[in-house]
Amino acid sequence: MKPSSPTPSEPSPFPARRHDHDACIADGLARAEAVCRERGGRLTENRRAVLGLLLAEHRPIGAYEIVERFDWKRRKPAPVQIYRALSFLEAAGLVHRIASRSAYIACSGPKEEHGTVFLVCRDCGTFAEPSGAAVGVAVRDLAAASGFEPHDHALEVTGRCPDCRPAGGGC
Amino acid sequence: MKPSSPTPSEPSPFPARRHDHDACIADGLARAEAVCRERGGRLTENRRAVLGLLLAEHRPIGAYEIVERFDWKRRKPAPVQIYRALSFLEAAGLVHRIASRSAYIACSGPKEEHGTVFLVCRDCGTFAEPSGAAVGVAVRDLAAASGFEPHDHALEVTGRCPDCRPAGGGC
DNA sequence: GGTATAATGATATATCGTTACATTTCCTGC
DNA sequence: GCAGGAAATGTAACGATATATCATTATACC
Repeated sequence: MKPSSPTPSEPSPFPARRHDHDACIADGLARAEAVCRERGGRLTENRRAVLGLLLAEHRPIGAYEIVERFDWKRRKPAPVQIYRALSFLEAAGLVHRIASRSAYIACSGPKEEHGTVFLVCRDCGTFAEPSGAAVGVAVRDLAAASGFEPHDHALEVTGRCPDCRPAGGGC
Repeated sequence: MKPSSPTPSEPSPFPARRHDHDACIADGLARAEAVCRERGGRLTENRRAVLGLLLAEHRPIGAYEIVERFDWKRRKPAPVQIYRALSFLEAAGLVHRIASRSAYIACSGPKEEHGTVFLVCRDCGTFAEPSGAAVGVAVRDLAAASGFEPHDHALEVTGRCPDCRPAGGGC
């Protein structure tokens, strides 16, 4: 679906259009297991299911969207169940909340390998977490200049992903 | 807003602990008038009152908090009134929405003089909009590297302001 | 097994934001 | 002044997002 470049070289942090999705879900779950072992939490059935749903997307989805898709024990869970799972997963660094959209997304890699920068395509909703050390440095510098002690930050950039840019054809 | 204690021991910090608050509100309103003249909108009584409330704070406050404080014609406005005013003011660049808190704050200066970076103290809620060109540059570089066309961004940093840092004593 | 802790189940409610449509206010051109 | 149209407001209801509370169940640890 990339008319301009048939070359498979994709340097972008956006998920490849075609990739081994099952493997990518399995990887995410395996990583979650590891994180839980390390941090002491339990990756229960509930949490695993929520994470699985998020891993099956490559874009932020809302908590109530998770509720709708969540066919657990043949019935719909209460929102609070989902929020509890999300809180746990977020605390473990496995899920991010995209405040500008009130939505959630599975973290795309180990915590060390990415910054807290999110690129969200306004057209197709595709999402990327580029590794942005420069932004982190800039934030620290800026904070230091005002005597502020940064604790956490989230940079949410909306725009258009390579596929949705005019030159790249439709989405 | 802050109880100005008789002890002047607090180091003068962040946005500004003591300042001519009335003047700062008046300035904000005057700037709003100017912006409206330029852009064509009208700074109606409703909008002026909302902006005034926001200018009277130096921290983000929620829309429903505005509703509560809003004694307009001796009664409480409907939420939609507040949201309409906020939309207008935000479009005019006079107010920012802090997505991570679902709250709003009056813009601290002319649009040209600051970036889209927000520092929010997790302890006292004090807020700053430092002028951070470096962050903007870093964002553009990062986006360009992945072929992303950035449209808008908001960087929200939580942490502790100079007054609330351990060295600076309590908040 | 017994007990403390973690997690879930269920219900209710708080908080945030929008839709829809009628009415009023204000500007503009006569 | 005053008709006509655009902008803004009034009012009610609703939709979307998130949390509080308390009882119950599962798990880990001794």
